Amino acid sequence: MATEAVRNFIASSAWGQLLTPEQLDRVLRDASETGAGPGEAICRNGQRSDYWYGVVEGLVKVSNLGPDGKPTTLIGIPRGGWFGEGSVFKHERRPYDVVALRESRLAQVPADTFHWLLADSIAFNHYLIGQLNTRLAQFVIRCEHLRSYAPERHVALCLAELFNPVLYPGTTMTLQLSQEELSFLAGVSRGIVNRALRHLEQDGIVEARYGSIQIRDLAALRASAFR
DNA sequence: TCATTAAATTGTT
DNA sequence: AACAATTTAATGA
Repeated sequence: MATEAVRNFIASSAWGQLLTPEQLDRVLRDASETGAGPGEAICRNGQRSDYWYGVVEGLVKVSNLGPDGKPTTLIGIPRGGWFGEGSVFKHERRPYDVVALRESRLAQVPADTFHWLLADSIAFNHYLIGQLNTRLAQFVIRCEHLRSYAPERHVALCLAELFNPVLYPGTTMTLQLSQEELSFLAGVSRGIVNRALRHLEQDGIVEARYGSIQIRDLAALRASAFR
């Protein structure tokens, strides 16, 4: 049986609320909690995909090592986000590392339970299609953005992505995120992040604090990524 | 409570 | 990548 924190997290999640009481019961029985400190891996490239993960608290990154051995971050997952469904669905090994950026706690739903939900709940299927479709759109937009906009704009896009209500419903207007962490997520240097935040602050869009970022105008933040 | 120090983060080159 | 400046957290008087 999962911890109470994990049970509450799942029961109040977008997909948990779609389940029948019986379905939810089984999920809560099968789920468990895991944690990772800064820099620690939740799972590694090549490992079997035994769980579907949700971020209860903290922040994790999905990254990979390039041919030169340098890590490249693909996405950051804040509190409230679920990830890893792709490789669980396909019964494949993880095609990436997942590493905690800060102290994090995660809910893990076993692959068997995940597949049972797919077979048993139409609502869950709808939820999952929505999640996959939104994730696809995220990467399409990113691909375009990488080719069409300067690195400084990537910072705004990266911040705005964290407020995608489908993928990350739990994101609050105050992000517990240092400039160095943001530089990993956005795939730009820390200097670029610093400059971007400075400009966003001048426009009244964000407020940069020591170790955190306060969003003042989310709509303007989204727009500023494409100017 | 205040002062000191180490560690983390930021600003700049 | 390297360096200095700044902020925070921890420690002990």
